[in-house]
Amino acid sequence: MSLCAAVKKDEIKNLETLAWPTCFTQGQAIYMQGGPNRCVYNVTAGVVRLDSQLSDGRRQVVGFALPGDFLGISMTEKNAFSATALGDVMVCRFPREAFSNFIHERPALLRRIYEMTGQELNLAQEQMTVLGRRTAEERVAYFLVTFRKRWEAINGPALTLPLPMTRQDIGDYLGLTLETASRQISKLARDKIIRVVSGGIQVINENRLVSLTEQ
Amino acid sequence: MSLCAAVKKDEIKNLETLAWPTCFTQGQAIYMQGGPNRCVYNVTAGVVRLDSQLSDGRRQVVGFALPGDFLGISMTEKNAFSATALGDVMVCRFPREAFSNFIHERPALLRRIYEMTGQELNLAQEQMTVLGRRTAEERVAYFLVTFRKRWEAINGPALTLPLPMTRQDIGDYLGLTLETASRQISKLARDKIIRVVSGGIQVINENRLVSLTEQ
DNA sequence: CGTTGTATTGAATAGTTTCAAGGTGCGTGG
DNA sequence: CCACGCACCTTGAAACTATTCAATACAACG
Repeated sequence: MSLCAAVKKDEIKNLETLAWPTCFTQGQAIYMQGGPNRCVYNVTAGVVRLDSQLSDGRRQVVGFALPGDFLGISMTEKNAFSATALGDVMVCRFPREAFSNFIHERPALLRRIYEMTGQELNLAQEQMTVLGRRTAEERVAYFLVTFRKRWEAINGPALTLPLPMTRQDIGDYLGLTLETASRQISKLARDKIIRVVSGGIQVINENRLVSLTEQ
Repeated sequence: MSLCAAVKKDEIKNLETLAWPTCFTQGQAIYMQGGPNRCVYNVTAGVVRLDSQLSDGRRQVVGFALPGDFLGISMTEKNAFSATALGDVMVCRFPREAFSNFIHERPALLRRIYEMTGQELNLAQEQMTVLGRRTAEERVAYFLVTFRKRWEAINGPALTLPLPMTRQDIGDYLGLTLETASRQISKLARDKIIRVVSGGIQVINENRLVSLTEQ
């Protein structure tokens, strides 16, 4: 999406000749932590979980990628994280070398991707504040607000916000146990701020939800 | 440092004509969160604290910059964080526009900075794992090991590792209170893994310290 | 030599985790 | 079509870790 805005129309064709559209289903690994970092991916449909595993089994979910997001643009030898499809996912896959050469011949495009990386860095640092300094309730509210915002930027406003990730995934994203994540979601529902529905939630009182993230 | 390796020698002069060397002393703000993002800085001496403030007074220290590190390279309108000198600090200050134009005329340099941003992103995501999934003791050990490694990469091996930041800063970096940070440092000293000295620490048993960060 | 900012330590408290049990939804195979 | 298994979710009670509140110690500095 936003990437293509930086590419001249006649260059889009060239970029597309580099791409291999690929599909994944629920739970399939797009790439693995520690594996060789050979490709760059652009998500075109579905939700992708990014996580890193500690040796003793503890896990940190680093983020959830939505359509338009790039995976694996950092130029490291090995993947720092695993990327896993949550439900059906489509990606465009670019061989790293070809992608790298392509963007480095096009300063405007490189600049655009550079800026996107900077934004991702800002997001990561915001996430630090969430993990380091917020209560369980604030973390869950923050997750729902930011995921919903991103979701609606892509799919438009909707009554129900789908949550294709498990409570375990949400907990591992927010630095909480799955039980604590579940309890806080239940609490938001008990307080009539959200409604829990199958496979997602509905936001009943947006103002109160947002206010929990801002205090 | 690492930046200059990417610049041809005759171009270094040009880059230097853009730079304003500037000094700061203990506690001075290099730039403020929310202020206009007008300059890029390269630290040449001292330690800089990067932090973001929540409206209710809670604070997250996002990192500590050492000589060679860049500040403010992400291309946002406003600063996401404040940068504060911990002791005497020297920086090279580049007007954003001039710096931006300069690097975008030099693909090799842009690529280098792009890669540095990618590394910073990886660091930020490692930090998430620390904040989300590690105990107080592991966090403090992690901080001491990584800060020491960076310090010694610049200054060479040394008996005493200076810690120019306060316990409050360390706590706010690790998502702990200053008391918990202090207690864990005391515990490491009691266990004869480190020694606490004025303005810093000495590592007595490096293996045990590192093993606390890896489990 | 008192003042100020920083650090250490103790005791009580609060919030999250752990452990455990039970519930729900869904796909599969009898 | 229903029963079963499986994965996920919810909820409760006990345990634990880090926080809060408070007192004291220490170091730097005018």
